[in-house]
Amino acid sequence: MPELPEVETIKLGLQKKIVGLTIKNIEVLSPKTFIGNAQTIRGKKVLNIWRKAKILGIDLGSLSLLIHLKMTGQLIYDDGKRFIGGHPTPDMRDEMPNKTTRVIFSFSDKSKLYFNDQRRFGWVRIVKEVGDLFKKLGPEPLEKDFTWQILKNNLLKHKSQPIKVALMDQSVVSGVGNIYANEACFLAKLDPRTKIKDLKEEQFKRLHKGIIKSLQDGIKYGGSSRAHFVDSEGHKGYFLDYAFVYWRDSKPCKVCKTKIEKIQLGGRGTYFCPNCQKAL
DNA sequence: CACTTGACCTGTCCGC
DNA sequence: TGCGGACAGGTCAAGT
Repeated sequence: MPELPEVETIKLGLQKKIVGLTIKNIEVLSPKTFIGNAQTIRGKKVLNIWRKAKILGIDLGSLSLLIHLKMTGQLIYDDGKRFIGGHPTPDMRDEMPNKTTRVIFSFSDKSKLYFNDQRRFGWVRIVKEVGDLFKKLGPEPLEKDFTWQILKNNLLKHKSQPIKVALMDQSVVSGVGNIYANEACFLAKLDPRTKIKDLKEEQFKRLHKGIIKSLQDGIKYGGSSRAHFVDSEGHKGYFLDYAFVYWRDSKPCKVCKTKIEKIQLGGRGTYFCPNCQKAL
């Protein structure tokens, strides 16, 4: 799933729900999903939830839990209180656990956090130090020290790559995946196939703005749900209603009505408006 | 070196 | 209805 806005959405949800709770039990239903000895976090208290790139971190003091949702991961929290004072509202949590549930965290107040992952690409791991995994990650695009010059410098390490492929490289900028790379190219009015070496200063600036805007909108609308993504309450995000190009193959461009085209770039579906997004 | 393809998994959708 | 292939929010490793 999950690119930066989706992981951020989950982070914001979990911050309100599980910070301060104590982990009482961990059930690992899919051994390859969990790296480390799950029982070592029993009794630990959740101090904070954070995000770096597409990785979610749960601060347990002496240890941290890192979670990557890859393509189909979900983190759904069930406070177990829906039956108090009336009828439960139907929602995704009613079906927890389901056949994609890989890890279940139980807290001392009886609430539970479910890690679901249809394709099992995602992982949960316990680490003492957070460092190593992050060494190759580029800057956080929503931090204010992410300038267009930094973006330009990082992109220029991939001179002969198409813009869209370079944007998805996590060492260039953290957290941009297929959806938001497509959207950023649209907002920058650049053909996604354009090679980095052909970009001029003005275009690096537009790309910089496009990345930030698309990610901010992604967060604003609660993320993108094509098939799998849901937030920590099991609700879908609706950014795709506002997306200009992603998953809009052969639909009219929202700006000029030209048909959106779909091609393959770097092995991934790539969507663009051939009229709004000009090659140089 | 840079770039592409395959692998990791499971599910769905589409054409024959 | 069944079967095969393509494809899906990501990231590595291996191959060319």
